[in-house]
This record gives sequence, C-alpha cells and structure tokens, in this order.
Amino acid sequence: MEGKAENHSNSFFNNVFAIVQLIPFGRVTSYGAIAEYLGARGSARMVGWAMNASHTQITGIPAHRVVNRNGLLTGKNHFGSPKIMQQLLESEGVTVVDDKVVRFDEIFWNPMIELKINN
DNA sequence: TTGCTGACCGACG
DNA sequence: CCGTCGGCCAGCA
Repeated sequence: MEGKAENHSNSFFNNVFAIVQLIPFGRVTSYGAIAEYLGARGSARMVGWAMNASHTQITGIPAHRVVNRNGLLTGKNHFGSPKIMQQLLESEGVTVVDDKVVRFDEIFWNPMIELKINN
C-alpha cells in the first residue's frame, strides 16, 4: 500500500524540517515545542539532532529560529561560528543578549497553538 | 552488538 | 542557585 512510512527517522526529520520552515520571520520556537507538536514529547533531543542534519540534508531551514526552552542559543556552536546564529536573529529584529533571546515569551511561536487553530 | 554521545526537558536534593 | 539523573531515540566507533 502507499501508506508506508519507510523509516521512522525519515518521517520525523521531515516533519521537523516542515515545522521549522513554517516559523515566521522574526519569530522563534523551542526544540521541545516542536517535539511535543509531533507527539514526541521528551524527544526534544531528536529535534536538535534533526537540525544538525539540516545543514547536510536540506538548505533553507531557518535553524537559527529554534532555541531551547529558556530562549538560549544552545545550538550556536553548530552554525560554523558561534555568532552566526545571533547575527541571523538580530537581522530579523530579534534582540539577543548574552546568548539569550530578549522578549522570548513575546516572539515565541508555538506550533501547538499556531498550527492547531489554523483552519 | 554494545555502549556512549547529544543543538533538550523536567524532576530532585 | 547549582549539580545531577532519567528519559527520549538516532548515529557512530
């Protein structure tokens, strides 16, 4: 049948990429929020792992818009240079101080809410 | 195959 | 406030 998900990882990674691409300009979200939206609460690490693969899998993934639950740029060291992530965020109007997103609770984009009530 | 690591999160002391 | 531990699961030696 057509409804076969080949590899679990492929589906999960693909879903993560899809959600990250839906993050609006100047907004951010967290690994846990994405994982929870995918029904894999507790597997936030896999979201981070998917991001790590994003630079080899697909391009155009705004991984800089994904931070941890505290708004901390924990993945900044994976952008080639530890300040790339901050510069990308600030170029979108997101203020970052001490590797932390300012007004994190205000610009936080929650897929659980934004995608749930959509249509 | 086993064991360890990891861009996380929550709980515990 | 800080350190530590368990859980989650994919990738790698």
